[in-house]
Amino acid sequence: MTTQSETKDAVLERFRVESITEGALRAIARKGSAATMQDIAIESGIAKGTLYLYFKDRDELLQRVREGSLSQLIEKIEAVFARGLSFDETIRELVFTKLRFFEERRDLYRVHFELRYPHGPGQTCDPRGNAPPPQKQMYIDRLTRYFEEALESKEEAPRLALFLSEAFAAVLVRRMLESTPPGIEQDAQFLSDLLLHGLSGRRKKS
Amino acid sequence: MTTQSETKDAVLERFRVESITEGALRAIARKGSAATMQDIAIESGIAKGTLYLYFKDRDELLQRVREGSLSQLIEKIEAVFARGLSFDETIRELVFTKLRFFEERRDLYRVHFELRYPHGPGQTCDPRGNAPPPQKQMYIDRLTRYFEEALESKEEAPRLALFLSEAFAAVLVRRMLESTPPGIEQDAQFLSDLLLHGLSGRRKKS
DNA sequence: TTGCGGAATGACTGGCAGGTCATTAGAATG
DNA sequence: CATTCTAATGACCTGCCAGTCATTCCGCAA
Repeated sequence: MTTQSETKDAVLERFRVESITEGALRAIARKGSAATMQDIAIESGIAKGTLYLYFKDRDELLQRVREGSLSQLIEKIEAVFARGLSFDETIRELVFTKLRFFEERRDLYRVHFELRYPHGPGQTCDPRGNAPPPQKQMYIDRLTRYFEEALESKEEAPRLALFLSEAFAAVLVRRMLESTPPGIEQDAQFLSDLLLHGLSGRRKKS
Repeated sequence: MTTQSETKDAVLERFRVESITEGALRAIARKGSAATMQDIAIESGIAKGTLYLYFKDRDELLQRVREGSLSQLIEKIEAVFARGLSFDETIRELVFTKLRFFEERRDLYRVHFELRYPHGPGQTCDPRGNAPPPQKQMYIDRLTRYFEEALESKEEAPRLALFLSEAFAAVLVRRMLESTPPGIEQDAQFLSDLLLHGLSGRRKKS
């Protein structure tokens, strides 16, 4: 029957796509953005050519991986916003959530970091008038919107969002490098305090 | 005479090395870390093969460019520390200095950004026991030392330094992307306030 | 002017990785 | 069981780029 087999095909297709992106995730977690199509194929347990049955090219595949990994984070972030906490509490929860998320899924962190500037880190200041990278934009946008609502100055919101997100990435990098990082509670506390109250409070009394 | 000619050779050599690194700077400013040896050669006005008379390989050349571009910034940063200002003033001056530096030398910014994680962004969480990337370490180290002296908790200093530096990078990226960024004074003010006093102060009074 | 020695050159090589496509395997159908 | 049809395969093609080296060029000394 046509409709049935179409459904089955769709399911199979989705399964394939999913197992490929998972393979890619593993490959990237292992080799970074230098992971080749061959690497991804091996990690997915299929042949290289097969990749091209499901993805137009390497870019499309990586784009997909990026979106997939980010969407999981965005879901959790959204849940924090939905709780309707106070501003300070929201920030604290955001920090804690993000930290915990990447603690549980280090592989995703690597992806997050690696694919931050997908066109090769170079194309950030785009000489040709290309569109800005669509990746991760969603996440930053969400933060931006929140800040626009919560803070005085709308103009500063995008900067703040970026600031928050990148500063955060920095600390995550740090954690990844440390053999025995502090507990996430400690780091979360530290970061939240820093974000909310700044350096001044941490100065020596002297 | 031997000593004289040695000196002359040394001068010539230094001149060559310098003009190559300048060429490389231009090439990277234009094409990012994807700049090829050919690009660099052309931009330096010499042949590709000649590059290898002065540098062992591409890595060594890029390493050199990195060091060179950073050392200029570090000099200015050091000057700020040397002024013996109060903590808050120091932070403000650091921010302003760095912002102004990259405003004047956008090409250097591109290099700074591109070469942040030289081994390919991937090698950050180093699976084999390699040494941590030597690049830029100096700059972060300098900040770390300052924080160790100025703040309560020594353990937090490295995180703070990274935090500061990366958050900063984020805002720089933002500036690069904007067609009409705010004046550096505004951005500097904004960033300094944020760093010193945190988000709390910027919240709507509501 | 001639000849020498080292610096500069750029055609060439090797290897690598993205992408293609003729071939194959194996599931579905009759 | 034979046939067909399509998903999967991986050998192959292509272009790219780091790095090499036989050749050329040039300044200088005799």
